[in-house]
Amino acid sequence: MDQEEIQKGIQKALAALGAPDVPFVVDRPGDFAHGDYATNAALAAAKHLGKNPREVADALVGALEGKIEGVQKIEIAGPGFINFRLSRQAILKEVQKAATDEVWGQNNLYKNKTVMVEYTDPNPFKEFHIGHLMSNTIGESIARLFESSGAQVSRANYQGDLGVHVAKAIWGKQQQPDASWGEAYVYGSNQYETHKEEIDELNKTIYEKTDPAVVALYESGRAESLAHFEEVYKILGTTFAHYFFESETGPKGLAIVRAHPEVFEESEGAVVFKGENYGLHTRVFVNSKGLPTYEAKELGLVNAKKEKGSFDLSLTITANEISEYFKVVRKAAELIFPDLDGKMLARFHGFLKLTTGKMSSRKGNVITGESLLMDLKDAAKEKMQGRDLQDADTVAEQVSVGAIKYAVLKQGSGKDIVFDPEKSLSLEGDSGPYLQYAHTRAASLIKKARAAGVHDAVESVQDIEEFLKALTLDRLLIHYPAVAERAARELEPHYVTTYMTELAAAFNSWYANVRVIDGDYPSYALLLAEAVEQTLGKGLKLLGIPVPKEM
RNA sequence: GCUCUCGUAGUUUAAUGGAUAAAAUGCCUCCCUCCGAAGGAGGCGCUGCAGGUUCGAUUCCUGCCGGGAGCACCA
Repeated sequence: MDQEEIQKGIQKALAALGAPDVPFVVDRPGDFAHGDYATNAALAAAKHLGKNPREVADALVGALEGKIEGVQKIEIAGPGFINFRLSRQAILKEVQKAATDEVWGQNNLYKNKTVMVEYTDPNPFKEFHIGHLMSNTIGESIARLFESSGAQVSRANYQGDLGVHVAKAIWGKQQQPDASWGEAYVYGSNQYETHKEEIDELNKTIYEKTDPAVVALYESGRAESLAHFEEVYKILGTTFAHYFFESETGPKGLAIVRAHPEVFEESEGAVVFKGENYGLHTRVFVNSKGLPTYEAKELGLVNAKKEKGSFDLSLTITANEISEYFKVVRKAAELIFPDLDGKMLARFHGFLKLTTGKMSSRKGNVITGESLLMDLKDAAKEKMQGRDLQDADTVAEQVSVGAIKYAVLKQGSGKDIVFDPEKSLSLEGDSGPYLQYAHTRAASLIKKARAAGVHDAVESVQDIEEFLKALTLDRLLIHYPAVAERAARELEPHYVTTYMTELAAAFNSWYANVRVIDGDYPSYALLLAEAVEQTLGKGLKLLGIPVPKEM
């Protein structure tokens, strides 16, 4: 790859100048008018060398001129940026890779690493809510980024199948046998204040399994709930390898806490971890009733994960509000399992807020993840009226999933998201469907071009230069692998989203300006269309956004 | 009160300490005898405030102002 060549070349040249360890970057300039790659190396090294940046830049250019394959021109600009322009042949080579190479965009960042990614984490007996949708979207994309970077990934889902919420749902079901589990939970939850003792008692009964009727209700509700989640995962495109449950992690966590008195201490009848010793807060791991809290259960979870096989990295995708607790749990876990030191990572996401009240759920006023998806799907169908599609239902579903995933993945993680369902379905500009549309369009174009007899032999390089005078689609295209690698390194899918939107826009613009089938350079145009189709397709997969065959 | 986090066009979001702060949406103009108009072309409009570090700050540091989350037996 040209970028690596440039990187290495600069490294060598800097070392020769006496600044071997200065950090610098090679990336694409804001404007392709400057070139295909740019570096701040001269600026970064200037101070260290006690020279002015232009001098250093001159020296670097002198050392690099003509030495890097594929680089046609090197220029100094502004305060001391060095811009590299690739030759037309070099770009053509990359575009051909984009069009045909199976591993285009993949890298070896996590080669031979084993990674477990835990995400989604809904609770049986409760609704699959919007937070779960966010966790799933981010987690799935990160899992795919890892895979695309050579890691062995196992997807894990941790679900709370015990606790007061379960008692609320079962109590609700007892009162209203005809209600769905989601409704039963809402009912029980609303009545909790007035029937607290009753429901707490039921909770104990559930734990101790003393009442066969309750056990039967519990088992059927749990199974129904989990089966239902599977349908949602299928729509979202996730397949989990491991399912963990609080019913297992609770007892295990309790045992772990009991077995490590050197880590924990008694306080006010509870067992706590004094986080202050590590700049953190004190957290309760076992409450005064002797029951494990979230924190102890997490220890049980860590242990359960270890039992599935060793890993180099364990990543948890969860909400912002958990972040402080997670730090405490991680510290405690590292004290108990020294081999885990540095291997536990977390990514936190914010809330998803809806801008409009119009998308109210069909049941009550709770907007669940599912109802949001269903409403989006209906809206997508509405938009597709009058189209002649083979499988409109599937397409509507793919579009709805694309719309919501895009909204989650278009920004850096950790921030709250304001989601406007109507805008996301307007299918204009910045949206999942915009990417899907561009991909579908490229695929359609390729099919028609091939049917019309456009062949693969690319026209001469000089002709292409003329043809492309003002178009930069190919220059943008070749940066995809670098974008995917950065996203994987930082575990930030939004770099891919941003790039994809840019690429789709560049393609649409190109498409409006150029004739492929009966144009002057049909073969190169076809190659470009194929490269775009491949790249958009691979990028959508990285994001976990479905790729419709038609729309 | 303490800790964490975030303040960028009217709105939703980008921008590894770098070049003229970038898109989308919105509003105003245009473009289908033409491979998909869910599209394209053009115009209008932005870094909360005050200092500091730096050749250079949306980015790093300090203070202030303003959102959000958390701060012992829920998860």
